[in-house]
Amino acid sequence: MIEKKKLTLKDIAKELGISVSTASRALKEHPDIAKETIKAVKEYAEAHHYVPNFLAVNFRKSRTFNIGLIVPELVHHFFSTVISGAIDEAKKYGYNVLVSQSNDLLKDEKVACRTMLSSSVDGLLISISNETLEGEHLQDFLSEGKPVVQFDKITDHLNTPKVTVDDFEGAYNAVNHLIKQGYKKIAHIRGRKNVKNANERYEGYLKALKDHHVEITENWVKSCSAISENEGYDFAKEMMESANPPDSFFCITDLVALGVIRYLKEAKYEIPYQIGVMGFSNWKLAEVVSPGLSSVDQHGYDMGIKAMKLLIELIQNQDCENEETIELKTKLVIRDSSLKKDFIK
Amino acid sequence: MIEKKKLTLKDIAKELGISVSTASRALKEHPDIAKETIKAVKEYAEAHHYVPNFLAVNFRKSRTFNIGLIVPELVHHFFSTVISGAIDEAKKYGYNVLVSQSNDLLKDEKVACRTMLSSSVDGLLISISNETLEGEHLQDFLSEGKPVVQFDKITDHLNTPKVTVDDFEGAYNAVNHLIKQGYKKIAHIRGRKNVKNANERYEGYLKALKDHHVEITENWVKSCSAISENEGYDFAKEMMESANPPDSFFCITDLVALGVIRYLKEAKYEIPYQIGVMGFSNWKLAEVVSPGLSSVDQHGYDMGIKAMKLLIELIQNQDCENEETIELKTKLVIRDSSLKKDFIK
DNA sequence: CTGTTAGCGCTTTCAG
DNA sequence: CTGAAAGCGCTAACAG
Repeated sequence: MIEKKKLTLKDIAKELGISVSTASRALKEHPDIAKETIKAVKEYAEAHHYVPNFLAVNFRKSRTFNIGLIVPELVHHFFSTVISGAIDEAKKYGYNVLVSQSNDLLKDEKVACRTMLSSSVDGLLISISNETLEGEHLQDFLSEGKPVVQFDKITDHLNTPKVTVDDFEGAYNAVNHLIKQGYKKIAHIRGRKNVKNANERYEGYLKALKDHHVEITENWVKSCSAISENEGYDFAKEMMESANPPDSFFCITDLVALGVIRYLKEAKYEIPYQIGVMGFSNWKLAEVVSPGLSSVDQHGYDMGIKAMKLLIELIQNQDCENEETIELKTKLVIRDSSLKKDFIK
Repeated sequence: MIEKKKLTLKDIAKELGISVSTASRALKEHPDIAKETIKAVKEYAEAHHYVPNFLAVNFRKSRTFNIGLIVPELVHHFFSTVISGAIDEAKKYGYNVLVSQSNDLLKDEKVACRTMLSSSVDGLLISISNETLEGEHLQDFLSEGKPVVQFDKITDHLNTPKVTVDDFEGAYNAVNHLIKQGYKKIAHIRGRKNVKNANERYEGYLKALKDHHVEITENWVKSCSAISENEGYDFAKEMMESANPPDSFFCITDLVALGVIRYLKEAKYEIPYQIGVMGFSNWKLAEVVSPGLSSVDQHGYDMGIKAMKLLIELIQNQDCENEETIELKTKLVIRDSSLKKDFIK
């Protein structure tokens, strides 16, 4: 292998008979330096393909232009959308993004944080795992002067800016729509009780029922732990086989809704005529499943952009004690699975 | 903000009355160092939460423990699966992964390469864009002594190891299955002519037709440029409305197959009875669409693991001139969309 | 077994 | 306008 020795500032300086510091300044067009010197240095550098050694520069300035990004799961439509937005935004400012996943495990999240701190990112974007409560491991970033921005799945125990979606309102609107469509026994398959946005969605669900004086029953609320398709299937089966089955399902996520639909189809229920189904997150699959699944769009790409932008601002202002919070609005996307009224017509 | 001054080796050395180099060596349990010295240093370091400055270490050793990973698209079931595998594997060896996307644009791919080279990754994993032909920009990595491993979408113009799936065989088996199911007029919606795996799949398709003496018509082969759902829809419409319509579609990708299915449903064709459909890649959506879409699984997670492992080996052996190639076998996943025979029974 | 020394490539005072 | 010199934190050859 041909190991080309890289050209350094020293080489340029020697060649042009100037000092290293002059060469360094010339490259940045420092106002102190004579126009001709600048020109000479730049031309030489150009001609010989000088590339600064960023390892040295970063070491000197103790920053890396790398940003860490941790999500619970990578193979996940919503999160990959957020990542995509975050990366595109980072690119604009010359930052690279280090991506990692926690698999919703606190253990893995800690490991990811540690290797990221080691390899010295300038800041962290994180959507925490289901198991994360306090987030002391995130505190380490702050104590090292590296800002953290939380998004989507967040904890309030940590004093950082947050970018979320208005889960409460999203859920409220979704359930509201079900009520307007004529459903009267609305079940909710929710997420874990220790996860903030699961609670927000649950509250939105409750509020909508209360506002419209619709029946509320504990038996119609079930908690997922894994948020899986199978849980949707199982809970749907359990509830539909009970003495007082619901006539519609509002699900914490499209995947769960998919399980519900699978059960309902197997059991020969007609969707949306007999039973309505509503998801959350508006994944690709909501479009392609049959019947089309109504859902709540979370604007993942936008969230990625906003969160990254916020983080980069913090990094550039050396600001770690910011509490700014951005809450994006959701958008209700109506498809066939919840259109009882229109179906009847 | 409390800017805690970080503890350095120098501090430890001064405090313990030894030299910096001794401290450094003690921390690594160098055999030359006395047991007691090692113990003393380690204890002090532990007690005062010494964390090496990796920026300095990396600068010194000119390596970063970061690996670059570029894919055409991030929000893409197959690629996110590969990324997931690659990241999980990298973690095992203490490497971080810098992720970027090219949007299938040569321009973006070059930019991604440049910022990655700057921020000094130790190596690169890449699936090239549709527009990439020669890949001179990738050559830059090699000349800097940084290994490159290509995966899935590759170019043979570059002398690097490659990890791919046996596209030819995958396509052959898929078409073979269609023939066995009794389809006789098999259309193929293919990818761009300059993209290697699109060509491989096309060749597999042709070979299967030839081996079984099945009709071959140019009119039944159409080339996508964007590989979009709409192209699937449009080509299906075009072919089905032609004088001699096919009785089945083998599509370059599940997304395209989805477009075909959408058209067929709209036009009231019965799948798979009248028309069979076969995708490629086995995305999540293949399971959930109705009817279930038969497809060819590419083992993305495995590909990510294998490619990353290979790359890390090259990095650790300082080896840039390796031509090793791994070709994974595909797996045919049969669902309803292609089961004409079973449907008839 | 341990310390001295030099140096990685670059930035940045401080002097001229 | 430019140069000399110090130093970022760590490693490693060399010399005891």
